[in-house]
Amino acid sequence: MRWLGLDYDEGPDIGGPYGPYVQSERIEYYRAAAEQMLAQGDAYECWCSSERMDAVRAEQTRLKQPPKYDGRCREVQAQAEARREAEADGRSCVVRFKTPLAGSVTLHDAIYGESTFDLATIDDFVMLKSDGFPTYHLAYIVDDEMMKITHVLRGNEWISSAPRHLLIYKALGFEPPVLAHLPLVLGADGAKLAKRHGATSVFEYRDAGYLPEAMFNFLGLLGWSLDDKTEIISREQFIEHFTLDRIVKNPAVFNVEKLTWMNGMYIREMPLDSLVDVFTQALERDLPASVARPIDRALVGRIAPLIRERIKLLTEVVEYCDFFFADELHYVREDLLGKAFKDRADDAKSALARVGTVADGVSVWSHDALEAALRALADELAVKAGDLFSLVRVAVTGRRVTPPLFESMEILGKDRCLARLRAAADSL
RNA sequence: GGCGCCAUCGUCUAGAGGCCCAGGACGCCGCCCUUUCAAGGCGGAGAUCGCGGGUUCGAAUCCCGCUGGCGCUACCA
Repeated sequence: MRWLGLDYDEGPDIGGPYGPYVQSERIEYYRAAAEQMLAQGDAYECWCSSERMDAVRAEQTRLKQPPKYDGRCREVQAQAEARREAEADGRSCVVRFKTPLAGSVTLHDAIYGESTFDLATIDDFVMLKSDGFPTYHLAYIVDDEMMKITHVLRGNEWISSAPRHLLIYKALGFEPPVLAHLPLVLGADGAKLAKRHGATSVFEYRDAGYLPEAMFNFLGLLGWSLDDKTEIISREQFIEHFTLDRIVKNPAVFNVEKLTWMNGMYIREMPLDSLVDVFTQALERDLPASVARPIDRALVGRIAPLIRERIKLLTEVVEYCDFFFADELHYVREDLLGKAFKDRADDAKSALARVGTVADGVSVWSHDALEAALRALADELAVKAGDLFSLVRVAVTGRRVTPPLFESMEILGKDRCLARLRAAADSL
C-alpha cells in the first residue's frame, strides 16, 4: 500500500484516536461482544470437535446437501453432552451465531443495490474461535463500530457473507455502515487474483520495473472510469472525481499489456528530475557489480532524455545505457558487420579507421558536428549513411539497438569513442 | 450440489429508450517520420451489444427465461 502511495489516517504503525490497532490487543472487545450476544440468546457455545464437523460435512456432501453446521449445540441437552466430551479431551469451545431458522435479510449495497438472502441458507457461523480470537466477521464489525467507520468498501467475494454481518450488526444494536462491494480483478486466466498472492505480486510488479503511479492509475481504472476517454489520470484527479456510482459491477481482467503501455506514458511524462532519480535507482540495482558505485547521477541526467521515450519498464534502462558505464565492450562480430558489411570485414575495418580520424578532426565534440562529418564521410566512402552509422553504433556501444548515436557519442566523450572505434577495428 | 453476483470489440471501458448499423484506450495491421530502437502522426481490421422471448412507434439500454462466467459455501480472510 505504501509503495502504491495509498496512505491511511490511522493504523498500528501510526497510531490514532481509536487504538489499539492490533487485533491481539483488542481481544477483550470481541469477547465482550460475544458475551453480549450469548446473553441475548443470539449466540451459543459450540463444543463439537473438528472431527465431528468433518464427518458431518462429508456426509452432507455425499447426500449432495449444502454443507453447513447441523446445529447440534443449539440444543441444551446435546450441548451439555458435547461439552463433557470436549472437556474430557481438554478441548475448548467456539462461539457461533444463532441464525434464525427462517426469514430473510436484505443487503443495501451502494454499488449492487438491494439483494435479499434467505436465512435458511445461512448456517450458524463461528464468531469466536477456540483460541479466543475472533473470525473476520466479528472482528471487523466490532472494530469498525468502535473506530467510527462510515463506509466499508471491499471485494465482491464478501457479498455472500454480508447477510451474516447484517445479522451481527442487528444483534449488537449497531447501525450498519455503507456497504459497497467492488467487482473483482481477475487474472488473465479469468480466475480471481488471490489476495495472498496479490500482496506479493505488487512487489513483483515493482521489481519488474513498473512505477507506482502507473500501477495506481491502471488499477484505479479497473472497474471505474471518469468518462468515455480519460486514460491517464493523477492521484489528485482520482480523489477529486471518484464516486461510487461510476463503479461498474462486472469483474475486470488484469491486462498487463495496457499497464505496460501506461508505464511508458508515465516514464515519458515524468519530470526529468524525478525520472533521473528513478533511473539512477534502477541502474544501481541492475548494472553489473563491476561498475563502480554510486552511479553518477549527473551522467544519468544527460542520458535520461535520450532513453525515456524508448523504454516502457525501468528494467529496460540498463540495456539501453550500460555502455555509458562499461569500461570495455565485447563485440559480436556479426553485430558489428551487420548486413551491410557482411563478408566485408576489411572494408568495415578501414571505414572504422576513417571514422576515427574524421571524428578526431571534428572542431567541436558535439552531436551535430559529428553527424555532419560522418554523413560527409559516408558519401566519400560511397556507403549508405545508415549503414555506416550502424557500424559506428555497434563499435561505440557494443549494441545494435541504442539511444541516438551522435548524442550518445557526445555524452561518451571523444577519448572513449576513439578508443572504442580502435578496439572495434582491432576485433575484426 | 446450494446460495449469490455479473454479462458491450481479444482486454479495460463509454453508453442510464431515439444522439449508437455502438464511442475511446491497450494490443494487432498498414502508411508517414527516421541513423538503430522507440516515441509521434495518420489510417485500418475488430462487438449481429451472450442467446431467446416480450414491452414500446422505437431497446445495448426496461421485463422474463435460458446459457455462460465468476464468487461464496472453513475455528481463512
